Amino acid sequence: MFGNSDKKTADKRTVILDAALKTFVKRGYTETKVAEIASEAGVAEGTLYNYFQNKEGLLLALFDEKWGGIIEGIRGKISRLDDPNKKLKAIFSQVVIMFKKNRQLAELFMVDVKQSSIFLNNYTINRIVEFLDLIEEVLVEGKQKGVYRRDLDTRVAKMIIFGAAQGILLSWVLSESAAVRNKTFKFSIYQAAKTLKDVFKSGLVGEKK
Amino acid sequence: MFGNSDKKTADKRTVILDAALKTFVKRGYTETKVAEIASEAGVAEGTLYNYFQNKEGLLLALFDEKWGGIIEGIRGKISRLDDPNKKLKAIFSQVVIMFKKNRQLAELFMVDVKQSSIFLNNYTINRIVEFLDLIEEVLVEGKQKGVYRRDLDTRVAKMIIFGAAQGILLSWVLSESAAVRNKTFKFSIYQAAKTLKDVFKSGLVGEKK
Amino acid sequence: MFGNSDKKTADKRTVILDAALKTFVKRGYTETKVAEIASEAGVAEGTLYNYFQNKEGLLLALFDEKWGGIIEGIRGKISRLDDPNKKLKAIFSQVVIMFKKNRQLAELFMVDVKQSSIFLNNYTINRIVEFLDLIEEVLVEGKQKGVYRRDLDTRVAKMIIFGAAQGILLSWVLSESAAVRNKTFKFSIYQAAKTLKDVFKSGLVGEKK
Amino acid sequence: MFGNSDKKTADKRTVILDAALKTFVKRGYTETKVAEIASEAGVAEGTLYNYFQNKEGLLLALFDEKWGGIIEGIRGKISRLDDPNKKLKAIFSQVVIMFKKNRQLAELFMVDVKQSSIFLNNYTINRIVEFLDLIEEVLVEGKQKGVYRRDLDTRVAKMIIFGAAQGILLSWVLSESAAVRNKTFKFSIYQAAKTLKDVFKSGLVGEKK
DNA sequence: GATGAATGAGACTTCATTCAT
DNA sequence: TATGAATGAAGTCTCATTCAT
Repeated sequence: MFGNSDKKTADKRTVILDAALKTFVKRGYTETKVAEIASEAGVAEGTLYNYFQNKEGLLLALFDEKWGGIIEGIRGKISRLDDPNKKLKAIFSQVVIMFKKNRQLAELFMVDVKQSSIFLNNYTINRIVEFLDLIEEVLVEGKQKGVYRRDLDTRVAKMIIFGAAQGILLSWVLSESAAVRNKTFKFSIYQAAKTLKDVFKSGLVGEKK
Repeated sequence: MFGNSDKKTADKRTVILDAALKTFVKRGYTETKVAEIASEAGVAEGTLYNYFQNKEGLLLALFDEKWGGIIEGIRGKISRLDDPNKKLKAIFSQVVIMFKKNRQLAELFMVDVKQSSIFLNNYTINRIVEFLDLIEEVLVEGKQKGVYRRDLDTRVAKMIIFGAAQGILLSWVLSESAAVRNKTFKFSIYQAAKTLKDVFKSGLVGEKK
Repeated sequence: MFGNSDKKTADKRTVILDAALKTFVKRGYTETKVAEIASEAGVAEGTLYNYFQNKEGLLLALFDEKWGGIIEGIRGKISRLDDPNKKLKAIFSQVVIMFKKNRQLAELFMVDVKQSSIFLNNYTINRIVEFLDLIEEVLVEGKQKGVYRRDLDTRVAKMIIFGAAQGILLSWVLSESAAVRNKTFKFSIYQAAKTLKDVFKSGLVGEKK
Repeated sequence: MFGNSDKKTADKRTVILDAALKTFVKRGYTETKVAEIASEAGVAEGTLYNYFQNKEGLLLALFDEKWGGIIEGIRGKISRLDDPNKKLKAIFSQVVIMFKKNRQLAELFMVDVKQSSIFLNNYTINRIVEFLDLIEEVLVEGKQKGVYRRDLDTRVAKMIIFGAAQGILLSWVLSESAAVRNKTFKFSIYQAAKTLKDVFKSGLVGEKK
């Protein structure tokens, strides 16, 4: 009704960013042509450059804003919890919920971590490290509270947990990929999450309750 | 003298393939220029096309021959073992040994496996599935032998194990990346493997031994 | 109040023209972006097009109005003089005074006059020819009055004088260019003008006075 | 017959450079499209980049090689002369001969001195300074030998001479420009050179012979 | 008149692949 | 077989100009 103009401007940026996400996921970063993003967003190519520095800027913004948003969300959720196990569960629930809501984001997450020098030196890595730190904080807290075993190497464990989560996501992504449907199975992300929890809970605790 | 010619031809193919591996790993597939591979191999650009159909053919060959070789090796090793836990351990030992020996292969595995759907839908995927099947076979066997819990969802578990292993490898790769050295730690792949084993052993067994 | 609006409109045109001069001089015509001129003038890009047809129109106006004004001023000055030598001196004095007052105009004159055939074939050329004609008129008059030698080719001489003056100006411009300060010298435009006069006076007269 | 291959390669570089000179002169640097140069040279666009870094590299090479060659030629010529007046004459004769032979070079010489930051900070300026130094050397020598007046400011005089020569060249270039043919005159570069000599000889000497 | 977001044609450059030698 | 100069399609990005508000 009012402030419409502000809204519209904000919208266009979002529209472009979403178009970028969609095409990056569909074709991969390198194979995505700027023209395709523009067309997907319904704007002229030049318009992209009014909102982002260049093609790389689009990818960086995606990682920073989308992924950053998830981490913020998780931090909010787990700050209200006490039990490290529940925190860990909350972390993964949040990720799953988020990815359920925006499947493309899940795929972007799978898209290479190293690809080009862009990543290792800049954004992604920092976000990943941020996420890893989040996990490690919980693990350390769990050790202090005696919930996790004393000799747990949290620096390694966080990578295992992170990787396992990635494995689940990869499963999920692949399970719907036409190319592999024959070789794999109908995948329930919720069922998978339960298995993940079971494996780690017992494993991390290390003691029969 | 003439048999020599055959030998030389075979050699040149290997030289080119190794050069491709080296540069793919250093820059990533897309960023690697054919000219760079040729220069690294010490041959002319045109020569590559006598041995491989095109740039993509080089990647295909790498996955097929190098990665395929590792899987064959693993199959050989575990066929002589009975205990599923030992088999699982052997699988990872083999991977670690292989990657220790050929660090670049480890990176290629980390980098390009997740690179993009281009890869996922074509060659790589087949090798990954092959590897995943290997793990699942062991898990299924373990369930049958009563070593692993009855309700273990092997299709999910294999992804968790695979992902966790990837997490470890990523850790290792990153630990030597200058960009993140400050934020991470000196990483021992052997120490990490032990933690991996501990976590999964207790976790997979699910009962206190 | 309403007359004010006219005034303001007139002002804005001047503001834009001055901004154009400033940026054309700073970066050269081609390197100057319309956005830069607008920003320098403190108006929106679109506003420029209310006062000038396009970017080229700005340059045209600059030459016509600024440079044209100088020539008018010179004509006024020399019409009151009799001695061709004094007229010649007056011409250069006027140019030097003008350029002292508006250094940027001097640079625009130096830079864009020789820029490219685009300019040579269009607007600039007319103003240059006008200036050259002014010089030639004086030379012809000087021949008629017996002040300059009979066999002086005024059509060539005017170019020599014009060029020499340009050389002086170039010197002056360069002398303050950081890039060449090491290789050149502290330049006095007044001292230079004296040398110019000496050289030409004796040279043009051709007789020892 | 032999060394043919070397010759051809050298030829292609020259062909491209000449095509660049031709089109730069015809349209000016900025207006010249790489495609046009390639077409003029009869090669593919990509071929240019096998011989030169980029479009700017073409211009730089032109200035460096063509203009540098002229200066070398002049140095060779005047080193064999004693009389400063003859040296000065030789300098201009060389320039005129060179430009007669390659008219486009003359035009390139006229093309802006400042145009883009390329020039002021890099090549052209250095070549110009080199040329100016050549003139000053002669003037200084002339003063020492008593040929030129004691109080001659050689630093200013060289600019006057340089500028005057440029004026002559501009005349020449313009005289054949269709746009101004009506307003100017049929121009003889040789006649012009004589006038230049007359003017400067008497002027520089300052004494009646 | 003023604004400035949107436009889109077109420029430069890269690089996998070819092919004459 | 080996070579590497030549190719040219295709991609990213710029920026003068327009036009709805």
